[in-house]
Amino acid sequence: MPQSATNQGGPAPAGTVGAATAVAWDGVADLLRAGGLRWTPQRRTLVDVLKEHEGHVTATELIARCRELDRTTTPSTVYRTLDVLEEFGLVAHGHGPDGREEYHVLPEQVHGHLYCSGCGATWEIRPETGAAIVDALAADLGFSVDLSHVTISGRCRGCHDSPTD
Amino acid sequence: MPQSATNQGGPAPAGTVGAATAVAWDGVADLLRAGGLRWTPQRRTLVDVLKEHEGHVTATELIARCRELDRTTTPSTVYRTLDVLEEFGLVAHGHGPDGREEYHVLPEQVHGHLYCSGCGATWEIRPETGAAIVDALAADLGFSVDLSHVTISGRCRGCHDSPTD
DNA sequence: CTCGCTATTGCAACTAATTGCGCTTGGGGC
DNA sequence: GCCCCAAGCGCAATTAGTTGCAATAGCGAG
Repeated sequence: MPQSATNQGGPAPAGTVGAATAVAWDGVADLLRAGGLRWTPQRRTLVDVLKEHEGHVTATELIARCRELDRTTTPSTVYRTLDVLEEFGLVAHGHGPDGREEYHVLPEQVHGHLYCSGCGATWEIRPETGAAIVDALAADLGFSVDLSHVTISGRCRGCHDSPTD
Repeated sequence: MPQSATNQGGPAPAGTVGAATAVAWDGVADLLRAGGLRWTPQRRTLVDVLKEHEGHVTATELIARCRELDRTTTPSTVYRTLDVLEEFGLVAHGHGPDGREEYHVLPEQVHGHLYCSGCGATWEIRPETGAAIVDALAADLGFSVDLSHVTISGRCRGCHDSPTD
């Protein structure tokens, strides 16, 4: 399997992340406290890591980075904190092509993902295309899709006819 | 979470399974041998289990059932056999909404799946609808989708406005 | 019927993710 | 500035799935 490049600058450009992003994270501490939750060093570490990881990350990667910043980090804490952050809409989780947990940091708009089994890259599905999918399924049997949780696999244009699989 | 009903008879009827199905399994032994592979008691057990499980099953369920028939069944063997059967197109694997392995027995036509986070039921995506999705993504960036590997979650018509989540 | 090659098996170790539980501690109240 | 107590933490055990490796056993050849 090739390196899992995260091809956001490609055919389907991801939402622009930048200044606005930092602001969102600044408020986390207060956001949590407002909900009766607490701001702990461990959560601070995870948020620090998330700040530098715009886009998509696997839970395992997050845990590894946290460990670099704080040697005492425990997996269970990271997973639990991610759950909390998800409730606040700061991250969204989905499952990669191999079924492993994958987190989308600061999902500015709901979007699905494409995974190329040829080169291992992932793309975001453009909103318009996503809408087409949602519409198709709504028409089919009144199903309202939760796009954020979707990862569709296949082969990108480049790998279309390569025999890598 | 409710029982995960497999709602094949619903809005999106699954392909009819029956007589033709049995035939497909009858040839497995020869099919394998023709490919230089072997027909072992363990594989026989798994195939026996698959015979009684038209539709969708999780890997765990298959392993459990194999254990009932043959107490000595090992998980690794089941997974490996499943891989082999997949290469012959006799089963197809995907990932359920929670990322767990899920196998589709004798997929007569490629199809994706819908999972309702409200009632836990799953539906198959109708071929026409699936085609619409494939087309949309092909148009987007020349991506050729592997529908069989897709599970999209959301809420079905019935659960549309229930607050179960 | 026996032999040998190699596909397969079973074990054991390992990764990813999840959960129950007792101890710790953030942070509002006094 | 000190107390309290539920939120949260770390640990350890559990489930699902995967992999390396040595021993086993299909099955075609002779």
